[in-house]
Amino acid sequence: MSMTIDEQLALLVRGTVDVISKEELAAKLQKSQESGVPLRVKAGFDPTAPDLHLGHTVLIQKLKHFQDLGHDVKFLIGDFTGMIGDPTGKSETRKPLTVEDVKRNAESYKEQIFKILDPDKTEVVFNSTWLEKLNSYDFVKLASQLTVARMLERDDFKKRFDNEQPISIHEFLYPLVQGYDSVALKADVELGGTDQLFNLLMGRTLQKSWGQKPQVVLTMPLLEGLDGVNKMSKSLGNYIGITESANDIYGKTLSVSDELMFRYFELLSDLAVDEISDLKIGMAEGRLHPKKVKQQLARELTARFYDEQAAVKAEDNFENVFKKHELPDEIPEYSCKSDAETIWLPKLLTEAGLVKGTGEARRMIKQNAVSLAGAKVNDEGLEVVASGEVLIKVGKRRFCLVKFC
RNA sequence: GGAGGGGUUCCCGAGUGGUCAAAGGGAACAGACUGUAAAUCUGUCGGCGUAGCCUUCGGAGGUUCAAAUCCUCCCCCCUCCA
Repeated sequence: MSMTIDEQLALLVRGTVDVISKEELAAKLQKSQESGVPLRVKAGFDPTAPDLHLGHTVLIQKLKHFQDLGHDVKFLIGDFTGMIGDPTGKSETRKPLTVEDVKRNAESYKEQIFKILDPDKTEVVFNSTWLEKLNSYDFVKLASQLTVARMLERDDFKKRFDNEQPISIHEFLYPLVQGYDSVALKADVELGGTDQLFNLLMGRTLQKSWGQKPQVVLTMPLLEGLDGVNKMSKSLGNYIGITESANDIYGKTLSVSDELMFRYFELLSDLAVDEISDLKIGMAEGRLHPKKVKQQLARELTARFYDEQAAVKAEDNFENVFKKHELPDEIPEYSCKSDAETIWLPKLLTEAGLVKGTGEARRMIKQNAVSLAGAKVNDEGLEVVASGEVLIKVGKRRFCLVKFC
């Protein structure tokens, strides 16, 4: 397939927030085409979280676009940078990862990203490879490239500084080191979330200091999490993981708010821009029911990581459980070994992992949230006969089939 | 190095000797209503077979019948000056 430079550019720029700069990108594409040397496209990832979620896929899809045009992806795992710690200020002390941890996480990354990326055009690299070789002199040299004032330009540093929150000196190293990664990789292009803009630009600054041509920087929007407020992240628990079950991907998508739904359409869907606005208009005019529209999104996303069939099945399951109040197609089981004839219900709920403790169990019962074999329970002192099996439901979505033995 | 401010339960934040498991808000969870949307209303929201007891207010000691609150030492954060 041969596309003109302009067509390539249009594909690559679609959905981005910042492109620094478009002219440079065009020039690099041109040069690559003429020389036949693919561009080196870098994106960095944290070594800790092997659970990729939809938020990550926004970026990974863009990497895919580059691959489709014949370029090489350097999938960088920040095993060294990860030890410096998260500079967002939210993080507490992070447990240092062992070499084995990093390896395991890297394997897990591969499994997941190759659902989207082409393994032949992807090189997984670790920044400890070159960063561990730097000595104290190198680090001082690195640090001398920037002033504190410039560091404080970074939004989250500035905010924390203004709010009297701590900033450790070592956090200043994070952008420097990330920028140095670009030097080491001789990156032509780097992708990141909008929150990474500062760090990405640092790459340009440092590359110039090292006599390289500065990389082109592309930022992708951050995807909001299920709460619609914070960015999607594993630690906030507001994410849809790409390895989650079809039922979960479907169900979680359907639980997002209407407003957020269109954000997801824009950032995640393959639909053309005008198709999306048609949906929006249809909904505003009352022709389309919001739930129907959301179902379409949920099916598309589910099918992306499974297939069409699985998506339809997930939809059926969802309707059964939440609309018709029937049982899900898969119910976790718990085998209860009991010598006694009966077992106190709150105890059982705790053992089966449905609640955190008997206190919560009693509360749930009081709040009318617990049912045994379809019948609501309102006696918190209830003793369950320990024989056969019984289906327990707590709240709307916690199910467990308890088998006594 | 000097001066001052601060560290409270998941988060923010009240609380300066007993009435404090600690106000209020947010988050979360449950119920009602729904489209497992939003909004709204109600309830719960440290642990415990619930009865009082246990563990919690940066850490360690101490004073007291009684400490988140008072004293001592220590740790950490912030601001200003040098």
